[in-house]
Amino acid sequence: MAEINRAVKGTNDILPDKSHNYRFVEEKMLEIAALYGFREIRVPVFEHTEVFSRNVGEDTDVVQKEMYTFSDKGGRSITLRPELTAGVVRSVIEKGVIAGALPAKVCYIGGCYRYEKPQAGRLREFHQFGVECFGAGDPAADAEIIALARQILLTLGVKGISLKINSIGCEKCRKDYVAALKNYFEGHKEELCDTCKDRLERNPMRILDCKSPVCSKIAAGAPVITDYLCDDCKEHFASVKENLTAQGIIFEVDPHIVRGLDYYNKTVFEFVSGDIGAQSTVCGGGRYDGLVAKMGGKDTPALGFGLGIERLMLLLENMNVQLPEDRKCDLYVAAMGGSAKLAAGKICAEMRNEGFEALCDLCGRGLKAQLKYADKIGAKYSVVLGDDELNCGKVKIKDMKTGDEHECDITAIPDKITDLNLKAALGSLEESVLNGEKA
RNA sequence: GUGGAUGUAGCUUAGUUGGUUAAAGCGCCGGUUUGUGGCACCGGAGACCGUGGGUUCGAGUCCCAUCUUCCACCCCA
Repeated sequence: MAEINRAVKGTNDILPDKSHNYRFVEEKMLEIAALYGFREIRVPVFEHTEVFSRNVGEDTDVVQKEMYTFSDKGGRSITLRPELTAGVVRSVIEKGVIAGALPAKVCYIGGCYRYEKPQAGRLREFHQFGVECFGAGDPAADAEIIALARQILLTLGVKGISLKINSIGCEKCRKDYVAALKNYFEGHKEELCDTCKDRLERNPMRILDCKSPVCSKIAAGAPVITDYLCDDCKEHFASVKENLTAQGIIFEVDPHIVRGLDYYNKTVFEFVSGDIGAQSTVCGGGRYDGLVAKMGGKDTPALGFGLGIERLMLLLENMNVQLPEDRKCDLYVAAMGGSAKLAAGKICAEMRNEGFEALCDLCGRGLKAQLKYADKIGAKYSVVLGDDELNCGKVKIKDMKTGDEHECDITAIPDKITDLNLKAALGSLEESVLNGEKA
């Protein structure tokens, strides 16, 4: 296949046989977020480059080597969003959302773009669901968004995930900690891997989650951030934990989770799973109290999380979680002859007005082939329309699963289908009641 | 950006030490008395063997390059 006809590296097509699964999951997430007061916000896919470079952090990998940046025809430097938080913060400041009632709670679903080398659970275009909460400085807010992320994952049937939390303190206490960390690692400088030698200068906290056995062994003995938190941060973290425990949410404090975006402070957390390859984080987030002020808004505490939709789907697939089936064709109208075809079109139109999915032949096929098609697409009912039916004004509606036929007037097809569906629904209800009694 | 694996019809694969018109299953289309789907049988369409070079009388098979996909590192959702 010529390269021009192929999907761009690291992008994915979601075909009709899968798209309903995504739709189901996305709607579920929005629905659950709404229970916590989060309402959807939609922001552009691209922003001025500085929105990301300044706020995600000049030194981060995301900004340094992963952004899709280009000049538009007006000479502006534009970047496809590598994440959604920065753009959402820009929006809520600019449009005055945070000038209204606080906390302001928004959630989103959208594509993100990062120029990375694709692998399991990592694409160049991927999709995130996320929430952002503005104006809530209380530790209860931290616990609330964690509870929300957890409820989403549990509701969708994800199993075997664990919650890891940490506090990376505020600017003040982090300064002391980084100094202590640097001092500690300096003592082991020669043993560290090459990238970690580099990290020692740029961002010593990153050494903590290096996967090299040597580095992680050294890191195990490193000072932990929680010992360096100022009184305020310490109290905040303790309260977050207290809130989680009060809600029965099990967590593990992992002093090594750090997050790769610069705007985080205090609480950070991740939901991790061993079932999506090396990319174990399904959902990650935390507090970013300084970001709104940094972006020119009024000093406002804030927090949120992002959840990778493709990673979530991978998890669901690997765990064989059954999602609801897509809707099927309610009625296939097979027709023979010109006047029957016209009548078939009319019946379909009536059915659709009643909210049914109704199909008829568009390929000029014979009766047999039409029914074959009806079978392939899983049509629930079919009728055959020919001269006989047109003359007497009656058709037989066939249940494609059982083969049972039910006669009715041509004009009464929608009513008859409604009736049959109702009976079928009652039947399965009775069955489940019976089964319930047995059990 | 670094490393490892991969690439033959829509899908899953076969293709012997390089040798004529590249094979099968599934899927697709059609047929088996122009009035009935699922089963069976029959037939058909569909592949410049990822791409570009090279070696050779001859390359799907060998060599080089390049791209894709997959997996790992880095980093993140």
